[in-house]
Amino acid sequence: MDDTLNVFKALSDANRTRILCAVRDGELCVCQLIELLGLAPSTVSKHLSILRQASLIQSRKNGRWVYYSLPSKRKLPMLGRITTMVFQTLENTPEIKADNAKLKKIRKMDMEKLCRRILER
Amino acid sequence: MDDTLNVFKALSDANRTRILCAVRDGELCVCQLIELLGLAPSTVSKHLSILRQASLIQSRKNGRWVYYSLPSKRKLPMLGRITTMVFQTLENTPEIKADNAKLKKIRKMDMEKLCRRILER
DNA sequence: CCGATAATTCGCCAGATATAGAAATATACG
DNA sequence: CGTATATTTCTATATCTGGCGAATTATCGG
Repeated sequence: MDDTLNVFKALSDANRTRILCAVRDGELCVCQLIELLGLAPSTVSKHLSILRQASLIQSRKNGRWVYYSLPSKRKLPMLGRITTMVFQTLENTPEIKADNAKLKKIRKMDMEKLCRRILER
Repeated sequence: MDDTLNVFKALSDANRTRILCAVRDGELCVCQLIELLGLAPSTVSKHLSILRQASLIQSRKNGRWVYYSLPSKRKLPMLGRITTMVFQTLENTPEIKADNAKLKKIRKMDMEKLCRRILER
């Protein structure tokens, strides 16, 4: 029961559902998500950890960067179904549409420059 | 987006998911839910209001009693699907199984006596 | 109309949570 | 090896939430 509640808790924050929707079209590194959300690195990291603990996302480390994406395989079938439902329900909201537009730009940016820009603040 | 988040918020509390599962097999009045959860009337009432605002349950007033049940018709298709998912995921957990056993007894009890018992505390 | 009672709303408190900044960790690159 | 840097962990703080009891509302039965 706790596992299930943790999934709903993870999904009951706007920034976390935004992260989930953001990685729908492919993995993103933390600095890209920081840029998208406009939050402090530590805050974004915390949200990612909550989503990962709920098994809603997975992480992959490559050098200094950590990439987050949807899990390749899920233990609980409920997780895939609920993720699909979140996508279907939110994909037409103004918030997620705006995020998707911003993400197109972010994905085109040079990651080195992106990270430096964030640190300068 | 806020509507969706409110659904997940409503579902991210154990007592509220217990209420949702409890009314699966038919409507229940507030005093029956108070007896099931063992919480103060005001607390249960608050939980019910949160679930109702998320459109996860509906209420029907009959005299002094208010009965809560699953909505007969839903605007958002997501709500029916997520409710089904909650039932499927939780029906075999020890918490919900224990609740179902207790509910069998509660449904057999005389409501007048049940309400009086609660007030005496 | 009036006392009893089912339910809700209000006011308060303890514990949880989102956030930022500082410190720590890990890794790349010179 | 040592500096730079991407991310996480730790600490502090402000806000939110779940809980109860008291007050309020609505309805029944006399």
